[in-house]
Amino acid sequence: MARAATTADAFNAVAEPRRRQILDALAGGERAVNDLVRMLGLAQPQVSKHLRVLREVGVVDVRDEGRQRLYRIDGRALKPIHDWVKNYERSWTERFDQLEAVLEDLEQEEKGAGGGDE
Amino acid sequence: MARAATTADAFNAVAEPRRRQILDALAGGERAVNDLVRMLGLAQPQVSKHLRVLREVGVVDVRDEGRQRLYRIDGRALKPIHDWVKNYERSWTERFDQLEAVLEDLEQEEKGAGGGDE
DNA sequence: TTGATATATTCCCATATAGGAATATGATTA
DNA sequence: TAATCATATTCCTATATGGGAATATATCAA
Repeated sequence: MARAATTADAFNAVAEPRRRQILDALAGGERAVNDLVRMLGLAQPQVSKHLRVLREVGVVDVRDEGRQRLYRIDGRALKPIHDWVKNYERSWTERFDQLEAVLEDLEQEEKGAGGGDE
Repeated sequence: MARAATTADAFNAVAEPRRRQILDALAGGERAVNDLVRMLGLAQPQVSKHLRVLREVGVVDVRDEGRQRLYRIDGRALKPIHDWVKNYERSWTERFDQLEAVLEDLEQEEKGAGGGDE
């Protein structure tokens, strides 16, 4: 089996940096495809393809406006990511970092000193 | 160019469901590889391979303990994910959902009524 | 209808998997 | 040293890209 499809879920979809860039660009509000092309300096087909992936996992919505297609974020599909990663939030708080540092120091000592004397 | 390496960053590393399972299993504390094998019902080589990816992006740390290798979470590498997704948090709050619903209704109306009469 | 603008899709290809099986490496004990 | 337990690595393969180029589709203007 190969890697899961990028359209499998939001986790896979936003693992691609360009797609996160697109979402960041859309954070300011609705945008047409060509706006995104200009903002990100990517080729138009690439942008359309990324937008399609984002649409398939429900992270963006589209709306037709004349010959343009306006995309906007529908962040509800991002909630599972937030919910998952939130569980680890305490692991990078300052106090936890200090704990980590202590554990790492202990580990180093363990390695460096085979028993203590000589 | 193909997809980015899973070891490129934490986003790619945790896009794989099994790796999130492993992290979830490690949330309870340090575990040996075989513990994870038993807990998750995966093959040992697969677990070792996933652990390697997680290690390469810095999400887990290892410690040698006799013939076992004890893995534990170092969530600091997950912070970028949290930071990124947190910017979209407001987009799934209840009030925002209501706004989305309104916008979607407007869009539907737009489609349904080509002009009004006839 | 013809031309122009805005997007989407298709084709092709190099690349990076993720899992299964077999095997290698390391540490512990008899 | 041999046997064993715990992990890691290698080899193989099917699969899913993501980008570039070319092209198709849709809408608006003349």
